[in-house]
Amino acid sequence: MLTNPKNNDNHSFNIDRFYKKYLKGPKIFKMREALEPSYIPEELPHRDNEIKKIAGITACALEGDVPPSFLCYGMTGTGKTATIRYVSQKIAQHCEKNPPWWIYINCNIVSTPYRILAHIYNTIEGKEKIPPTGLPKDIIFKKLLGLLDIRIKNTVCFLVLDEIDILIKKREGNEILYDLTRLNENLDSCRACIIGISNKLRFMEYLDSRVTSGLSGQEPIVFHPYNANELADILIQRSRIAFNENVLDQGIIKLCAGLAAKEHGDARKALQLLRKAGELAERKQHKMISESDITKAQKDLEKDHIVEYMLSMPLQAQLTLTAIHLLMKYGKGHIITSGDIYETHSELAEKVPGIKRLTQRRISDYINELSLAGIITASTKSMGHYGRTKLVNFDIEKDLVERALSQIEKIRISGILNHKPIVLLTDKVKIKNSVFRKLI
DNA sequence: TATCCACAGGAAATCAGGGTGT
DNA sequence: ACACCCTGATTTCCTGTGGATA
Repeated sequence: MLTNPKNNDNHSFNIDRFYKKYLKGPKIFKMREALEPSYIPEELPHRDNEIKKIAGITACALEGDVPPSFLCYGMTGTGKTATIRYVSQKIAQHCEKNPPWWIYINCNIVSTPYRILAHIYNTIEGKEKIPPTGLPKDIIFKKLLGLLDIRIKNTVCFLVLDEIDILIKKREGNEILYDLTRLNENLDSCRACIIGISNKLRFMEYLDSRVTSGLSGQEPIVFHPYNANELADILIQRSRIAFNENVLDQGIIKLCAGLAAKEHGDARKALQLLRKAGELAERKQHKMISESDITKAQKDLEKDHIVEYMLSMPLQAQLTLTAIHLLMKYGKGHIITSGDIYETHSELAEKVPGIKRLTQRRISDYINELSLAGIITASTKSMGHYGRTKLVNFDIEKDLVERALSQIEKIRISGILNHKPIVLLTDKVKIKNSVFRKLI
């Protein structure tokens, strides 16, 4: 973009002065990282029971014996991953020779059997020896067995599968878990222990019986949500590390903890809230975090999260969302069905270069995804003789959707944000709508 | 009470785009 | 150059379904 020389006059934003002022201004943070989810503190408050259980199961690794595989359940932000990492640090401290290996796999990111095997291999090897695609799976399995036998002698290799439920949902998920549970049978000296972490309590139902026997010999460890008092303790502990003295009082911590407790006791959210509030205060050059910073932070976080999600969706999903948005914008009081969304998406696809029309089946999946993300609500309803369909509505502010969509270059440039869906003009839809309104 | 609409949603196949070793 | 592999997105094919209506 070209800069206008006139902008360099005295009225423009002076970045040098801003930075100087910023450096001189009050400092809120001492160590921002302490509020990050990846930070593992010296002590984990209110997780003694879980630590005790995991320590009990894994203790034999200190002597080189292989602990049984086990599972950890709990909602997001209940400290599952943090507890595992905490225990792993402690084991390492108490193991003088041959400390166990810990390999963390987030099944949300490393989501295919091939990539899981490749990830384990590359982590142990310390470099990208296995390419991201191309080789047959069984070759990698054999390579991995060889590597485990050579590199990890007489010790234990912990494979921590975070968000394991995502893996199970896929058809090949059970297969790779079965392969992993059988690693030991094929290994001469190294032994692997699988730790599955899940926030879906019912995912065991989808497990193959061959896998269940290998994974659930141990009682699963259940992480209960934190209550407001427990969250407050966590926040006090972290804020002592993260913030300078006298930047926040007890009331702020209580407010933060209370807000997060409402969200099923999510500690991650509570910490995020505190961090965001700190950033807002620092930006305003305030000496302390105020209540209004917390409320603003909460609103911002929700919006940030949703907008970020919308911007990161594949273009076809964004187009599906645009279709819903336009139906809402131009069809005042119109009842939106999956059929309308499909029609409108097809109209839009014609207008955006490089975009193909999709089938109803695919659009139906996108609607489900948007609903799962909390952007829309979609409820299946039977209209009797008028068939069965999904009724769709927005779950978030409409302005937010328009703002996010207008940030997407392809959508903005093609000008579809002002396109009036043709489907709204058809008689069929008008009749359908009047009938539907009576039925609802 | 059988029919029939307009889809829902599972399973498998296909396709394009990336890669491999020989 | 070739056969072969993996992945993610999508299509194809399919069976299922709630309830107003004829």
